[in-house]
Amino acid sequence: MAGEPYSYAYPRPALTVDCVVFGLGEESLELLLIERKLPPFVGAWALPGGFVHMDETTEDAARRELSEETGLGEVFLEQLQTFSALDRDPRERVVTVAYYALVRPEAHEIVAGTDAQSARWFSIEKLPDLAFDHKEIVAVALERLRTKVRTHPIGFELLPKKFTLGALQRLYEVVLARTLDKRNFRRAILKMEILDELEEQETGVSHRPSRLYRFDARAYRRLLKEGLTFEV
Amino acid sequence: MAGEPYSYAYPRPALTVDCVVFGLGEESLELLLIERKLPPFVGAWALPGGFVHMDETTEDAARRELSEETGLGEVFLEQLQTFSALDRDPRERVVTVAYYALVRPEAHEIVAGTDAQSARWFSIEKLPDLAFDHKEIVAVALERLRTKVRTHPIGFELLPKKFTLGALQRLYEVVLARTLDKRNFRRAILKMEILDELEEQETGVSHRPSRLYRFDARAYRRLLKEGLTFEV
DNA sequence: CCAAAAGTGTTCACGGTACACCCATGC
DNA sequence: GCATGGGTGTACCGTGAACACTTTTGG
Repeated sequence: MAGEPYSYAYPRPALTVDCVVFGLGEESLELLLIERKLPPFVGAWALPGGFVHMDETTEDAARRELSEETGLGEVFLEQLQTFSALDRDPRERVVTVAYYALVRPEAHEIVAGTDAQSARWFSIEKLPDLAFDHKEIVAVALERLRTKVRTHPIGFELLPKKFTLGALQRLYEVVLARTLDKRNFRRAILKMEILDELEEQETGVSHRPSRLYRFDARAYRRLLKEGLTFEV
Repeated sequence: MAGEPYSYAYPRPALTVDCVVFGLGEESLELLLIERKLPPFVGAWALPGGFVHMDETTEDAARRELSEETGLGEVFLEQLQTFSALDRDPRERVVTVAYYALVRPEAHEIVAGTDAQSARWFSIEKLPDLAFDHKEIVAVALERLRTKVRTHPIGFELLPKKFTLGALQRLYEVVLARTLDKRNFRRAILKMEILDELEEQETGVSHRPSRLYRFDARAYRRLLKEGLTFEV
């Protein structure tokens, strides 16, 4: 008991958070993983995560762990689901609240933190074996992303603030894993009137430069109240 | 410390589950609440729930608490969300995993259990003040039910096994809080071919008796694979 | 015979889908 | 001048929405 000063009348599971961090690669959706430095599963790839402190919500904990282990700051973060299988951690009973995050390319500068030997992006199609039940958590997160991205304007969180319609379309094609018709896609997106059409173009591309757009969250919220349903 | 034999190196939040139990009343959606017998909030209405044991998942805990506090057995149960605000329980740090359940009228015989003075149904429109942050949990559950019921065939869980199309339509009207066109509704539902048309009719009604139907889960799963999307 | 819900088809407008060519830039 | 993605309009079909009357039972 010495050195274990926190006592309770009944046993308590440990409570952790884990983050499924999605980014957008050249040709595929990517996932941010860390290489574990501490037992169990030393050296294995895993989701960034860790214990929930007493003075923070689970969302606070998720953001803190993300920052500590990968250097990521402000990102889109949403609660996914809680996983509580009895044997999901070999040491003891651990319940984890999983979150998923969407990261803009600008924030791709990843820094491995204290609890991680390294941190890097993996294509969603070529993931290594994962520690704990993290493979299952990733599967749930991916399904959630695919359904959510079709009906809520969260895909923009994976793009730079200014983007081309081509980039937006590729985003949806990558996430939904199917091709979309260019003309129909552009018409549908523009009809919603939730994009700011900027007076800027791409530069440095070896083809006709594309106009840049920006997601107009204010317009989206206004249209939401009028019954707009975002649908891709 | 005596009598508090479970010690850990770091403090741990207590972990509970809470259940938002929906039923279908005559004219409205109903919610099952219990009257608390134990502090805090003695005498207040609250969601059924309680502490998660070390040898059960959170879903197990939710089913156990539902059975212990209200007498409910086999019901549709799905994880909703985890709530972890620091002050959500006045005693100490408690994180709760919320579930929502859909209950058939046949199972409406409610029995108040050991931790509850009483248990009864309330119309969703006339809820009493609720203990803890349960009002917020109910709001999230209601929103989830409304979105989920439109795209997944879970509404049947609120009806008897055999039901009329009129009852099914009233269910959707009550849950979605809007009226639906009878002909369009019937056509849309029947076109999916996920209902067994029985050779039975209602009896004892003072109007033309309606044919009875039964949800065909097998047909639904088959059609799911072929790309059917359930939509009301 | 009256009240109450069951049951049944058609029309119209709109939205989704399919589809092909020219344009601007870098190399 | 060639390769690359940007940008644009139309025709068709299927689906969602609106809408009214007859039928069957109990009281």
